[in-house]
Amino acid sequence: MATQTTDATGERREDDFSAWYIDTVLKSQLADYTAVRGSMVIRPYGYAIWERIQAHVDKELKATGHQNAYFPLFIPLSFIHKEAEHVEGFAPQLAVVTHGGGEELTEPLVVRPTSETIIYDMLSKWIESYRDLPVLLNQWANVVRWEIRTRPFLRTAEFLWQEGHTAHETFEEADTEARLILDLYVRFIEEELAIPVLQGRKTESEKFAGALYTYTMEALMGDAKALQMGTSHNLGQNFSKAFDVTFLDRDGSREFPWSTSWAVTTRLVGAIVMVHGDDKGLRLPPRIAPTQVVIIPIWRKEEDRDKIEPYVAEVQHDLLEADIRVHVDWRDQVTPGFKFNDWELRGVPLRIEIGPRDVENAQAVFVRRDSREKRPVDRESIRASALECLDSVQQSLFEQAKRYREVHTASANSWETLARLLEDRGGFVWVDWCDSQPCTQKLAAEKATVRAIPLEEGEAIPLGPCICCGEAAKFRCVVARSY
RNA sequence: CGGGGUGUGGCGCAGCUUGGUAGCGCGCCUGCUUUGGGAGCAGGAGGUCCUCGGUUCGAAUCCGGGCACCCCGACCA
Repeated sequence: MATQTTDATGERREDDFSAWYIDTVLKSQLADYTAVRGSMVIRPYGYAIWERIQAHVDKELKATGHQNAYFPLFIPLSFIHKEAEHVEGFAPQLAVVTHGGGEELTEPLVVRPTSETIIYDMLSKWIESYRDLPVLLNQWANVVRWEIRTRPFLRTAEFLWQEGHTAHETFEEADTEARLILDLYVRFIEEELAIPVLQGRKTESEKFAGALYTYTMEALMGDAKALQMGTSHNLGQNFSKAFDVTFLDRDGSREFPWSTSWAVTTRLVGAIVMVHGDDKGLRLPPRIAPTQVVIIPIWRKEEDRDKIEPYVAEVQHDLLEADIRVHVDWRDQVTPGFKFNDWELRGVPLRIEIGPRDVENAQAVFVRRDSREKRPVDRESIRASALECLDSVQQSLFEQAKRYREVHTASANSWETLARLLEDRGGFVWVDWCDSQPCTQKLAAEKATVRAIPLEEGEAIPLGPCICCGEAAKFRCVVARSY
């Protein structure tokens, strides 16, 4: 095995969250910096988490009728210019290829920042009649955005994602699709990643460049800053018009299809770290953890080892039969104590210690990662207890995150209160909002933005005046400082 | 793009003020003893001190120019 530093994180989460985050990501070997500025390697342990995210989302998307495809990395620069808002949104972040094979290209190619344009160019060839609709596509890909300020997983020049692109006959169908995906994401993030999210709509200034409107999911990180966990857009007819995608309707009229796009990214891995991690390192939700149970065999002499080995094998087998992802750490060049810390750093939800004493007493010692609570378990109930424990850790992480969010959610009805909340405590703050340009700017001066207009309650409840200007509010929404 | 910081064995750093044999901790290799919360002892390997130029008998150290990376702020999944 290569040289590895497996110290517990040197930084304390409370003292410097940002330093703690980077330290934790590096030391737990989720990712590492490379020679290329703003880019990172996703190391095997981090990639294993991403693969589990992929597996789950991919399965859900297929179950709802979506098909995977793959579109090119290179997009003609002129494509980006076809949709006005889209160019404006992405132009500053583009990486552009000007040379190939030693020759200057006649038209520069952009490295995709997202694939709407190249996909719509193809859909214009593929869609002719209403019988060709809906088109339900997804692709797993890398994208590049030349970010200035980067941070592992949260914002890197290149990142991995899934991007869905669909086309429909009507506005309603497109909206239903966008909502369906939002719902799919929310369930996945809450149930698998144990991260509670707030769902809602983005304001004009926060929506995707080129969308009619954007649905979002916002979560609160361990430092009370918000993070956008994924988005689902109703693109209206903006891209079909820009790329001249049309279909013959049932009544013979020529129409532009209504489309959606939606994505979740490797950022989710960063969110898991920032929501659940503690001073000892990661705490992975069992459903997403690459390794759910690590068995640490403990022995002194060779004869001890001979004695525990068959016992450990039986326990391992027992857990494997219950579809538990289990790893046995037989390394003999490090001590058990080292392994305890090592696996805690990596966030494995449950550790089972088995030594000669346990073999003699027909038991094993369980230590759960979330609370680090330690208890002996009888041999015959190991499997059931392990399953139960994993469930309990999953629950408990979700509950903790939810409680944290509750404590860090408030409402404000004066600008002073809002400013103080943002400055002192962070978190989500509910306000009544007019969404005018000047008020948005004033909010930006407080380093905050409107994160979401919650779907139902946001517009239904009686509104007071805008917290900023005192004019009539348009909706009630959640503002926060964010990543 | 503004502000700050750093560049010295794999990693983390000291040395620089006041030029003169390149050092410490961790990790790595070998051996013995160890192993229920980050093992001990002994021996060993490993460095064009970011780069280019200048000053000097002599530069990691002083001077000048580059470059790179990291962190903090406005844009972004």
